Amino acid sequence: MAEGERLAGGRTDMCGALRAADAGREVVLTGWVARRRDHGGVVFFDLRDREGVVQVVAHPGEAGAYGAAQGLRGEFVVRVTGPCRVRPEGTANANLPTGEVEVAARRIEVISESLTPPFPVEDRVEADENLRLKYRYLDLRRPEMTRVLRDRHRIFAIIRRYFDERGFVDVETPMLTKSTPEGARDFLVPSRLQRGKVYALPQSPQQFKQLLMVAGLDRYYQIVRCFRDEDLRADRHWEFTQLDLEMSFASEEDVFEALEGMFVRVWTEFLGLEVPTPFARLTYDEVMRRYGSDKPDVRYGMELADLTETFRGSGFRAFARAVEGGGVVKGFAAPGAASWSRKELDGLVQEATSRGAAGLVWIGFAGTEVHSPVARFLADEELAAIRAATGAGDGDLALLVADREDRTNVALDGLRRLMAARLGLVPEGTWAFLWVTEFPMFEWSDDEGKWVSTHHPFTSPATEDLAPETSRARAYDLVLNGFELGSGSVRIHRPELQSSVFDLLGIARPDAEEKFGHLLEAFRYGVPPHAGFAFGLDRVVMLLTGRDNIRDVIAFPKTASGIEPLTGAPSVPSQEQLDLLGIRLR
RNA sequence: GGUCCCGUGGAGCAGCCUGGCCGUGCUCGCCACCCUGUCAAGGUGGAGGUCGCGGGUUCGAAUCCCGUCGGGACCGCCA
Repeated sequence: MAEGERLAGGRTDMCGALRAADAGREVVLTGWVARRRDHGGVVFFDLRDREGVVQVVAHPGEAGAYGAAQGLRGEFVVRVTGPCRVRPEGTANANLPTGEVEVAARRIEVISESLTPPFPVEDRVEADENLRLKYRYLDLRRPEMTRVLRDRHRIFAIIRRYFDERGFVDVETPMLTKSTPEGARDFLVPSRLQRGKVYALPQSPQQFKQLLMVAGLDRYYQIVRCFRDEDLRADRHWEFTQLDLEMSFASEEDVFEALEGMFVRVWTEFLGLEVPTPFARLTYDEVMRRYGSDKPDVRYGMELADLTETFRGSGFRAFARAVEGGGVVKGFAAPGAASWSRKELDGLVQEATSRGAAGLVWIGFAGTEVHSPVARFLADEELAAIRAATGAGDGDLALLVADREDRTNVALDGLRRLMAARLGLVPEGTWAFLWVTEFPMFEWSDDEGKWVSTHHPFTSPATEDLAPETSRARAYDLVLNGFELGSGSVRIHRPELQSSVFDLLGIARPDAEEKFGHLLEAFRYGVPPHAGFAFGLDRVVMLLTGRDNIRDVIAFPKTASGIEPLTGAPSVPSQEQLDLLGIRLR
């Protein structure tokens, strides 16, 4: 038997699982040395495995174990043999789940040694993220990171059980698939056998799941990796894991019911919390009006007020001009912020302009006093209207933006989130699920100079008359605490309607044939009406585990610039690889 | 493509605004020794840094300026 095998075997318990009930048993433990406390005469160390830590004590009476314990260093992998016993009176550690017991080492074998780690393998020290990613295996050894990965697994398991019980069939779809013109940038994979052609990694299995409906699978789900080559963010990653589902002979209501049931199950089993159903629903128009965002955080107030009419023809020219130019004036009141310093207020202006707004007007109300750089331009009735519309009371700060509607909303949404966080208005432990419905069918793309799908081109319109400016889609988003979890829609299942939508999107018939012909053709062979949804599981895990960064819930993530510090990916390809693919770099 | 923040022994920070007394300080780790009930053990001593890199200003730069690299947050982008 090889030495490694001999040493690896024989474990009787997990370190973190030992309890008072195990006292008196002879145990064999394996794990990593977390901390060593050498008292000269007696040596303690904490032995860590994925379940937690337990204290090992080495007494001089056990000469072999004692000697070995003195030579141990952090992150050594060891096997410890000895009795588990209740700790002496007064030495229990209430801070540890295993704190009532310890293992009196009779034998300590070093299985492998460790260099001094580049950062402490402990929860309380958060090392530089680049360093953590380079030594991700050490970072993941930290208990809180191990816990995140195991929580992620538990959440996925609950979801799989749920959909299995509900008759959904898990079907895998291709990773090497076809690039489509709509949507995000594709990751491309050059083909060796089909030289000069490329596959695309899926942005979502959208068309395949619709084809599975045509195939008669009826209810499909998949936990699937998807790829989008767009800039990364704290809550966005190139490769992410999506819960994808599709249901035949189903409408919005069936999808809502299935998903609400799933979230109730996850929240109940993972958090032990009741989530009331049905979830709140607001239309797209309403959330944009009240929150300036299609993913509003509805856990707190500070709703936006529309003051456009107040400032039409106003003596305050900056606002009047914005209204004349077709823009809007909107704002909200931040409670208790009237006393903020000039520096803090200037910071808010900076926040607004960095989000593209022309500017930000702040007005502090303190008794009869009005503090604002533009106070002298504002008529009394305008100030009164601002107070009435925003609900700004004594000590509150009104924040107003006048600009094109989209920029105004973006700026105010950002400020609203910022103020809520700074003013401590975000309630902890509250879960505000919200369906946002009746999205516009199309939106104008300045870049492309044409109408594009708000959701995706397979989304069914609410009515058959397709007017790009006014058509609504049978599309819906699910929002949780201001994060977009995912979106879905009732799909078009009639080829003629699908063709009309392609026409409106400016996708020429031959293009549509080339890009989506397979789907249109499939729809000629008996297609059931169907609807579906997809949401980002990384984001759900992030929220459920209380992390504020998506990289923390992904085992081996990339940095914001797309580098994976552990392996160093991406790398320069060899000439041989390029030749095989028929690619020349420039 | 844009805006902002960060880069100082192995880790986390302070020092920078207002240049010199600064390779100076704090916490941890590391090494050696002491210590028989600690648990972020304690004590004594020690090692360890071209202040990300390049250029400039200056008598003098961790500190000011320009550039660059790396990391992060955000805007754009993300059907």
